Amino acid sequence: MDTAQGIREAITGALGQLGISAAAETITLEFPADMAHGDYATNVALVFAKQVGMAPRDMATMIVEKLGTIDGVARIDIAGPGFINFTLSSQALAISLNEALIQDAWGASDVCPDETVMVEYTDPNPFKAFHIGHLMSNTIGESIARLLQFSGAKVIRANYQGDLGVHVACAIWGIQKLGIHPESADEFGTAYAAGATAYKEDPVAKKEIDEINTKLYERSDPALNILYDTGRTTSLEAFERIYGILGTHFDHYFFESQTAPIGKNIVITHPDIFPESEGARVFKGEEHGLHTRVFINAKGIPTYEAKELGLEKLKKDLYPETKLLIIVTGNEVVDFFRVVKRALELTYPHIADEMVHVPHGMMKLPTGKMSSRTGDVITGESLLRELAAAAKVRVTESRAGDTEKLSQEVAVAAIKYQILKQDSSKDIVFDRERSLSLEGDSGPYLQYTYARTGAVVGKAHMQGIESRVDMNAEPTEVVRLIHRFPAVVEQAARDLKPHLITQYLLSLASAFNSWYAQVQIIDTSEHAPHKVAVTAAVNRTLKNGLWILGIPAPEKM
RNA sequence: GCCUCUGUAGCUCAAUGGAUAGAGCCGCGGACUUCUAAGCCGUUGAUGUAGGUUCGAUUCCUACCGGAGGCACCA
Repeated sequence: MDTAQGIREAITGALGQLGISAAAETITLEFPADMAHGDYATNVALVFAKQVGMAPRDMATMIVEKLGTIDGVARIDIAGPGFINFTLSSQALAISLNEALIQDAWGASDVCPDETVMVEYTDPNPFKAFHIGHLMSNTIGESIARLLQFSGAKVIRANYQGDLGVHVACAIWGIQKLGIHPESADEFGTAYAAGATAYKEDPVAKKEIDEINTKLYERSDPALNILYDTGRTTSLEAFERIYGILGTHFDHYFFESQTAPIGKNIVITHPDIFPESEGARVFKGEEHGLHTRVFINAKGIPTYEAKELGLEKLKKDLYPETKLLIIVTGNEVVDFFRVVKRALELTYPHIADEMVHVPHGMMKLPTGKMSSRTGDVITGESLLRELAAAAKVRVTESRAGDTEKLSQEVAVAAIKYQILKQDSSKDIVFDRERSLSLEGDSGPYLQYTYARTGAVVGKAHMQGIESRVDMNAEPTEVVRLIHRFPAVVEQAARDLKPHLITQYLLSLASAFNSWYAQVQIIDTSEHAPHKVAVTAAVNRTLKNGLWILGIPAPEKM
């Protein structure tokens, strides 16, 4: 039934006849970048030629002779140094096309059927700015969550927020000194920057901030508690507004105030693993090829390290059914996670086994790295606002009903696409001008194509032309690309790489737009129903693909 | 100093060890009395340097040069 599987098995058989044993799974079958090379290509002849002592092309010829006919394959060619290229039959491609037409969940894979996975991402800190770095974590994390969900997993979305620690004390100190109202989250960033600078440069301020920190841990100062509680709520509400715009909602919120005592307890109850050193409790990473880190400082306060241990323990206590605990964060913290994971392996190995850290690159400004300590940040809200304003200029001229809503959807698409178009492990140089661009290789381009396909299909149906796949129609590039979608989704889910989806959608949209410019879809010919079917299949594929990326798909633009 | 990541076109990014290294932006040129012009077509232009492994290297290894991040009481 599955053509790719059929090809694999046929190749295994052919190799067997030549005295070479290879499992079907180990045979690589890839989509050639150039469609002139067919729908699938394999390099088995190149790989095994040496083993048999033959020239690769001769080897390929022999394999092809043994292959015989394969269900769904119209043509087999040998090309280049010895590639074997498979061109699918019109019928095989039409079957995919039809699936795209009738299946709501077209493209869904079963990489992780019914498994429960927790994805932790975004992780902003109350009392600090929600900046474009958090936007990046949120965008990548949400997309990974959806990728797994679309692959059959039950996903628990988690957000871990640092509501306790020196950074909070810095912000509180700043709020007090600057006389900021705890009800206005807008100024928390400024307060934090002031506090953080003072903490570093002014010994008196440092002492005051450390005292605030201790009091907050102990909750021993009622006036401070009120300020803290109000500010915390204000901060969290501000975050929630952004999540609403971004289309994320979390199933569980973890806080450092919860994980601190748990983590501290883990450290204290394992004195052999976390020995005392210079008044602090540390983990000697050198013994494991890593570096030493402090888990409880000399004042008895658990650090981020201990809290992280507590967090993972808490996750597993609350959700024992998980198979995977994915954590999406910036890559500045990779070494930290290596140490913590090792420490967890020694204390709770079954939890450590599930822990997967997915680091992503940093969002940098053309001027360099952002720093919330100096206040040199672009906040998520201001960026979204600017983008929406830029989008609105276009939107008002268009057919959209709710221009406010559409402007925002276009803004979200623009920023998310910029983040998801590249391998997430790399840094992104954030260019304001570029992200404001709504053309070309961009989120709005995909949205526009989606809206366009919807409009054409709608118009066709209105004129009484139904979508109907013609099994014998000559396959176009668009149809060949549609066939690839499920495999692309599967690959992206396995590798946790959303950008594979982005790249694919761009090529699909581009192929469609190109086709659209050449062909009249709605006409009076007998081919019209098939062309409408192709358009509808593109529509469905873009819809599902955009959903995975967490990019809204407006019906009209 | 040690560790990790990274270097592809003027810019921002692609390319499970494979075929002629792909897009978009910018620039220049073009088509259209047509279903959404946020669109389409054409065009210039690139693998940091030096070795090695391989039938084949942007990809793997070594060295060097450049960039980013991390390395004890921050997160």
